[in-house]
Amino acid sequence: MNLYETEDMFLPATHPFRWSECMAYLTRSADECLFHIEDDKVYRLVRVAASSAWIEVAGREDGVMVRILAVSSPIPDLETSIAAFVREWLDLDTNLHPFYRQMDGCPVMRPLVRAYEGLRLVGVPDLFEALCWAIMGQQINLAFAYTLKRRFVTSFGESHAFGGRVYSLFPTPSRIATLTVEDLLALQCTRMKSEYIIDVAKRMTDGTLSKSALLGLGDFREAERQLISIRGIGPWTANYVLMRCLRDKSAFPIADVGLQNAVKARLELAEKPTIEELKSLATAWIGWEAYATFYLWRSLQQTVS
DNA sequence: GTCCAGGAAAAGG
DNA sequence: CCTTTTCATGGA
Repeated sequence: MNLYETEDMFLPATHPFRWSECMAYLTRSADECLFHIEDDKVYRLVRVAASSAWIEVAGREDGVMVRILAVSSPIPDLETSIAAFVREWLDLDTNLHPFYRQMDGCPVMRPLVRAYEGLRLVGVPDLFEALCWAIMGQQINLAFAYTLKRRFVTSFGESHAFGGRVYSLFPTPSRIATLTVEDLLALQCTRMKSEYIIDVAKRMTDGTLSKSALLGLGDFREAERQLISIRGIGPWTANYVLMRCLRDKSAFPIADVGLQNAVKARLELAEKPTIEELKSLATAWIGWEAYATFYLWRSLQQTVS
């Protein structure tokens, strides 16, 4: 491990950008194990090629400041790779103005885009992580999902101490592909989820499934079809992954209970909206369903500030 | 003890 | 092909 001496990198975001809103999402679980927050800055370990880098991300008025704290082994173009990772993770490059203009015509979304102006759709750039997180989260409450993820990461992911903290990387597909169902049952994953996760790991290890191939299709609906063809990945999981990893702005996990509860609260309904009601409502969101969903999730949190 | 949770597969009609 | 049931476990 080598300490890294360099100037901070400023990564500008398109206007409007609000760090406090991104932080509201990043701090939503105290059980998060892949990064930690201290003094309003985010710290995490990032895999870059065969190496990994410890980074610090701090908010600015119009973007973020990234500092590389250390690197496990020297690698070329480290700054470029880290900058690309952070830009993608925090979605710094999306122009939100068309989204906000369009939501102005939707009574449900209009108050939200005003309240959370500058909030970015925080992503999960690693496809394996996005798939595992979505599969683990199927039909269980979010608190337990975070518990499962933490057990998974601490059991099978790399961890490195740095500056008095433990930093973890999400497990690799090749590591998980060697596991048995019983290994994951021990974490309290269900048998079916354990099978799904190991199968996904095998597909990613043998190259049958990859982020670059899905993106290379150039058609998110075809990517959705291919994802759904995999056992354990239904419409919700496919759209969740399209939304948070592949950056499909039209991805729409319509079966999401959080989404449904958010709409119920916004419209003060007695019951959760039906799928048909949601489809009708979402005609106002066409092209921006993923961002609309993310803002609705945000509305389920208590507004800090 | 009950109900529900950021669903999906399998069975049933 | 569409609808209903089963699976499964912690959290509130």
